[in-house]
Amino acid sequence: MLGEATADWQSKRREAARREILAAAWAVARENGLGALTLREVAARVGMRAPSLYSHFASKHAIYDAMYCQAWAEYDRAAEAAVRHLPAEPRRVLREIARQYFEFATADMPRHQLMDLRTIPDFTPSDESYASAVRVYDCFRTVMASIGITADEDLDLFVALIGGLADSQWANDPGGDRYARLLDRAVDMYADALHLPQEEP
Amino acid sequence: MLGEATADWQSKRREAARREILAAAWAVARENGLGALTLREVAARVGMRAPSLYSHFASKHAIYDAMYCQAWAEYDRAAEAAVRHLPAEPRRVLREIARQYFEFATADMPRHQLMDLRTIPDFTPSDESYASAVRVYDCFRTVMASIGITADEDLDLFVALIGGLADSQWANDPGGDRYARLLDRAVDMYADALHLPQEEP
DNA sequence: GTCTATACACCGATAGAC
DNA sequence: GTCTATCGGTGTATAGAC
Repeated sequence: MLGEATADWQSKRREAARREILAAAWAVARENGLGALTLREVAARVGMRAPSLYSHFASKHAIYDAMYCQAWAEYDRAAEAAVRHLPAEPRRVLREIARQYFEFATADMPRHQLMDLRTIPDFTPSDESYASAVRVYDCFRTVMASIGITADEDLDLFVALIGGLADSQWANDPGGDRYARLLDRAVDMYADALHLPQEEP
Repeated sequence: MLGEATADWQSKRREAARREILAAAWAVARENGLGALTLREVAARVGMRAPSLYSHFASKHAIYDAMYCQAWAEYDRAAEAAVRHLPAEPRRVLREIARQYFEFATADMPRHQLMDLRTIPDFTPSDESYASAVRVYDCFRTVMASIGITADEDLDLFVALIGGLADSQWANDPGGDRYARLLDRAVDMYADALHLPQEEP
């Protein structure tokens, strides 16, 4: 029916507008910092006035929330792709996960702030957006289980270890590789503590 | 001379006013969050109007800077005290440093945000305030050297490991002990990797 | 539904009177 | 030093044009 086709076209327009606004928001965040994002600036980049954004997002926090969701979905896609080409040896698996997480976290400062730090005052991801972060964690847990690591404490320790390296990289040597160079050592240290078998030569 | 005595009294008054303002700022930060600190709120708590704060601090960032300096000085005092009662065994020394840092970092959320995270947009500590953070790090390096750990990479790894646990505690289990319970395990893992001698029984 | 214009309450910061 | 008054900025709510 014509009515349905029109509704579909309109919903596509809406979706496109939302995407355009989010893209502008990411651009502003990368140029001026995540916290310096203003609705007027975002609106100007998509040829709108600030109040017009409210027909697409309920508030500024809703924009942050959509960005949060988008970022984790992006990581989910990258992680899922990596899972399909996992190496056989446990230590190589750990190295691959660590490298992937570290590279993703250190590639984009505002994205990392939004995903992993709590840097926006009063911002908490909605349950729906948080779910996309949980999905990634479930994927991580599955991979870890495949090499025999299932205890919550062991998973927590690994995440804290690699996350600590990523945070330190941003805090103490942004753009450098001072902590990136410690990644493999950290993984081996962790693998030794869990008595994972040594790699085949 | 009378002039000198008056000048001294006035400078003491100024110092007291600054301390009072900073105390109010910490109180506001703890109640409403570090990022939600406003000059009007701080001023109201010390019986002033917002513009009057500018005769004591050059800007809002200057207040953050003084708070940053104060926080690191506070940690410096605690660390210096701990250094004078260090245990003999290397692994116990590591545990003591880790415990002290972790407890300090997880005891006060806005303080931790200010000291260790970069959560205030555009805030960078002044050289003078950063120096009090460096002083703490030098103390840390001295203690680590006393148990034979001197390589920069080893120090970086330790800081990232314990810092990662503290950040995870705030991010994933604020007020709980999910990561605090991993502290000793993490230290042992690190000590094993550096081939520190096992503890005497 | 989508966008604009306008308005409001708040912010940090400044100028000038006292 | 501390005040009042004010400036340009912010996020956000709403009325109304199309």
